[in-house]
Amino acid sequence: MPTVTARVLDVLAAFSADRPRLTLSELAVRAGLPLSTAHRLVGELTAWGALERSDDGRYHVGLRLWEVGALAPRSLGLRETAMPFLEDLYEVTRQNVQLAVLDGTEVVYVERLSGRSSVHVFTRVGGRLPLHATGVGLVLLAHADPELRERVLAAPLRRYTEKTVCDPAELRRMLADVRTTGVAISDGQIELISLSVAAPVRGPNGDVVAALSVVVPADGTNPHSFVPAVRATARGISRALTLSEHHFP
Amino acid sequence: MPTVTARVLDVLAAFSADRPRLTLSELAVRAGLPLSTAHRLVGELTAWGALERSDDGRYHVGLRLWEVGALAPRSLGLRETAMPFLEDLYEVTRQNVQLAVLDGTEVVYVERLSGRSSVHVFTRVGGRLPLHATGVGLVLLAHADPELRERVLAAPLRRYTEKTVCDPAELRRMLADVRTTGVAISDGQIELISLSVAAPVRGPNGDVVAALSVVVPADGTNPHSFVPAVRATARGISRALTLSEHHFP
DNA sequence: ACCATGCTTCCACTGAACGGAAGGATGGGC
DNA sequence: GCCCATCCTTCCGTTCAGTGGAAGCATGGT
Repeated sequence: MPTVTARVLDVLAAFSADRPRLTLSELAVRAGLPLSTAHRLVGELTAWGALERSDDGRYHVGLRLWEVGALAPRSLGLRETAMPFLEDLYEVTRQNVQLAVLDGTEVVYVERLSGRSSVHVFTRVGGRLPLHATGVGLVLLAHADPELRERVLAAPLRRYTEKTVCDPAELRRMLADVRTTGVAISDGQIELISLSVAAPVRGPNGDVVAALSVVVPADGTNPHSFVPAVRATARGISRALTLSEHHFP
Repeated sequence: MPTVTARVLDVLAAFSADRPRLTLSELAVRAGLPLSTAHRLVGELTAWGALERSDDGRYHVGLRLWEVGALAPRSLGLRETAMPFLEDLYEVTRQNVQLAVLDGTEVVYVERLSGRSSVHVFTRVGGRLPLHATGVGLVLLAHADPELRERVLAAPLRRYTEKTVCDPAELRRMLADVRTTGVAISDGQIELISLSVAAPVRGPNGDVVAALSVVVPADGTNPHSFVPAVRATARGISRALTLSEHHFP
């Protein structure tokens, strides 16, 4: 049942972080469409500004589409309220500061502040990572719907480094810890060179709607020294969200 | 000639910054579609994740669409490279720091850092403003294709405050100034309470690909004192862009 | 000169999209 | 409780927009 809408969206979904610029033929293959059909769709999308074509003939996602995407409440509303707090946290730590939300069974990074002296991390605004291997993921998983939690723990968990925790029982213990302490510390579970300290951000009704983290180099820095600042920032954002008129789904 | 693609995009375009959450009927009206058609399209978009539906039945832009939008090179590539420099600039000034690009005859804001002590401005990431009334706009206009410049100056220019410069001749003079000094200072032209200091960001081939600005309160602060920092930041980003492997259209 | 690769245009067929209309669901006024 | 208003959902026969194979064009490598 190939509806036109689905095809249009498949074309958009053909772009990815590692291949953000595609030729028409690549696009057609990735979207699973005949060349002539892809040609027409892409033409319409380009005319509207959803895609743009550069001099070399490759297509990439256009600014108009980015603009529409920027209206997503979980991005726009959250960012706007959180930014001053993230800024403060960055100024105190001078490390990568990240804000992420839960979507499906993954973490989606919504904002990241990084300075020249921060560790280079491979997360990216708009990027996804699994829940079990990141600080923000552990926080979101710890406060998620139990049904989702079980589903995630039941599935096979990808190992990124020798330190990645893939054992459901141990993860369960860690999640309980996160709930009692209010912070998660993920040490080298995604990249050995970095560790992250994360805390939950709550919406007006008390649900956890996001998580923030500071990523610090794993060079002997004591992660616990960051806990108070991270926790305070998360509380600050939660309070600001409660006062703001923005709503979250 | 209502192609399906156009309809899908019209549905997406129905959302705006002041109305980011719409009911089905509102959407149908705004997109100019019969209710039943809107119903089907919105259903397909929601199934894919381009739209999301909240408990109150309203629709809003979904995270999946935001993710795809985040792949736009002018957003992603630019942001990634510029962030550390913007961060530095924020730390020095503690004011709103903005990064914007040119699209059509308008400025589009790509990133904004704001702290608790910054002036509250009404620009917004993903938002648009005209070229003649903002600092970044003047910079982008000054270095734009002459054909575009003439077109903008020929069109009627909206007045936002008593200080907005709407006279083509005077604007032309200001733009020449911007080209020689390398910075633009827009004083109260969009809001009386704030002024901005802007400078051009250049891509690998020397073209101006973006502009950055610092927005400061118009309370007697001397804008000229910000010029060196803004200029240095813009230069830093330009240099970093030249070294990076990202390309810009 | 030839072929390979990738893009663009054309056009006859067809089945997916269309939208009017009817049927639910909810809620609020009286 | 009843009615009416508003908004959402489903249905289905008609039709016309979307489809995609094929042929033509542009480039550039050998």
